[in-house]
Parts: sequence; C-alpha cells; structure tokens
Amino acid sequence: MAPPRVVALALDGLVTFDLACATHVFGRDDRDEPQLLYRFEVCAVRRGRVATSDGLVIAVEHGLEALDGADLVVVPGYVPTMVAPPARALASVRAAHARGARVMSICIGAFLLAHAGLLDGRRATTHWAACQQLADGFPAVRVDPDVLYVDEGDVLTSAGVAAGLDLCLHVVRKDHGVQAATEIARWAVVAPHREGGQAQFVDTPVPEAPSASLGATRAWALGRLHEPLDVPALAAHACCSTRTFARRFKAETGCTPKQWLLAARVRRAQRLLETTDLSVDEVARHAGFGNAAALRVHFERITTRTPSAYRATFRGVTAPAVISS
DNA sequence: ATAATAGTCCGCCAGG
DNA sequence: GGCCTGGCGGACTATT
Repeated sequence: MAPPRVVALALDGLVTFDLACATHVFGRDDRDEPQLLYRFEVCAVRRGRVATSDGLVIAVEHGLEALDGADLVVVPGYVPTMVAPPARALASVRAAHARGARVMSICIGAFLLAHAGLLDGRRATTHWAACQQLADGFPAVRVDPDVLYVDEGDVLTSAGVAAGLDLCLHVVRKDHGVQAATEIARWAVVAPHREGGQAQFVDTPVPEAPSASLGATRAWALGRLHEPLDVPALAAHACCSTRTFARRFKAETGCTPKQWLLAARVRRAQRLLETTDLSVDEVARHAGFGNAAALRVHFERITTRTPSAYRATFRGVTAPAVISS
C-alpha cells in the first residue's frame, strides 16, 4: 500500500511555523527510515513564490492541481483570516474533501475551512484568540475554544501554533500507530502525546523547576502503570492531599489525574498491541486494567477502534524502532 | 448487559 | 485582603 499523500496548501500570508509543523512530521527524511510513512508536498494557488506573514518568502513547486491526488490536505494558518481566500483554492479544497480526502487545519488555518463551508455543522477549534471571531463570522460552526484539537474524522482542526504539532502527531498515531508517532515526537523533542481534549489554557504552560511540578510524580506513575494506582497513591508520592494534588494536576496538564492515567494506560496498551503477541487480556493487565473488558471501554473511547482491530491494523506494519519510555 | 459498589471530581468554605 | 491548602458533600464515572 502506497504511503498516504499529504499536501499542504501555502497561501499568501502563511504562518511559517504552522507549515513547518506539517513539514516536520509528514515530510521528514532526516533519519534512516525503512519505509516512508507519507509522501509530502506543498502547493500554492499557483506555483512560485509565496510571501509568509513572517517576512520569509518560500518557493513552492506545485499549484492547486497537487490537491487532486491528496489523501490529506493540510491548511496552515494565514492572515488576514476574515478575507475570503481565492475561490479556486476553496474549490480545490472542497473538491478534495468531497473526493474523500481528509482535511486538517493548523491554528487559524481553520478560517479557510470555514470559508470553504467545510466546518458548517461541525465541531472545530482554532487559536484561542481567534475563537470568538470564528464563531461570530461562521455561526454554523460549533467552536470549541477549550481543546488542543478536534478530530471529526474527515475534518480536523487544531488550536494555536504548537497544537498543530499535536494534531499532526495525532494523525500519525491514527495512520501508523503510537510507535511511529512516538518516534517522530522523540525526534522532534516534543511530548509524545497531549490529549486533544486538553485545555488550551493551562496555568503553567512553561515547565517549572522539577521540584515545583508534578512531573516527577507523572514519571513515577508511568513506571508503574501495571500496578493498581489511584489518586491517593499519586498524591502521597507528591506529598500533598488528594484535593491539592488534583487541583495542581489539572492546572499543569489540563486534565484530571484519573483521566490522564486512563489515557496513559491506553497508550501503553496500544504499544503492547503493536509490538508484542500478548493476548488482549494480557495486554490489559500489563497496562493496568483489571481485565480485557475494562481495557476495551477506554480503548474504544480514545482510539475509536477495538484492541484487536487496532492490532490487525498496526502489528508489524510500523517501522522497526527502538522502544521509548 | 446491568446494577451495586468503589473511586473520582469539583464547588464550597474554613483555616493558616 | 489575597492566596493557597485540604476536608466535606454530592454528582458523576469506573469497575466488577
């Protein structure tokens, strides 16, 4: 099976960083890779130079016809947002979507999807500072300002700037499994997984000194996911009450301790399904679930697949790789 | 598949 | 007064 073809649409006024997120995740050829995960191209309304909002000028090799063969269209942010992009660009993106391609936006790239009508009736997000404008300008869009990204299946949107990376990694995770996504994340030196539902505002987005944060407790928990961890145990490790622990945890990570733990356990299970032949029940126990039924509930909620379907999709198809964390 | 039980979350509030 | 902590009750969620 040929790797999915990813085409990013570079509009005038493009936010360079947004395009770079996609380039870095989908277009990398900077390490030994036994099989290419994606074919990646950049296109513009017409082949040639595109001026970015940052003052850089980039040379783009393809025109809109590149979208015709895309499996995934990536729309980076651009300014100004409320001016309708060229009709030909909108038509090409709409046509790609109608043909069955997935369409994703990074940051304020969501406005192009909105102008194209692809967000009507759908849940979507964008940079927190632009959410109000998106909601006002496009009343049919259900704007969620409190998440890092929204996956509506064929249409995906992400919040500001770096959340675009999270969405790109989310796509890799869905297409190629957690193992491949984790390896890319490690290469890019970003956190391997932030939940899409995580709040855009966390009180301490910049890491504090380790002694002041709960990072050590999270790391401790990741090392013993197979044990029956509960919130009192985590709080004890962090040397504070459960109430204070839960409050700090949410302030730092944007999600509650139990939900974080469940997500971490599902990720562990995903990796075991990809890399071992353990039965689903054994995987469940290794990942800290009491039995396969308990695993299934959360596995399906988070990945929208059953454990065995997940294994059938990914077992053996990801690049052989060093196991991390 | 369901219901009973145990665990989690969060607003509220008092105390330091 | 402003800020953080942690105990409590009741709604909600997970587990078996």
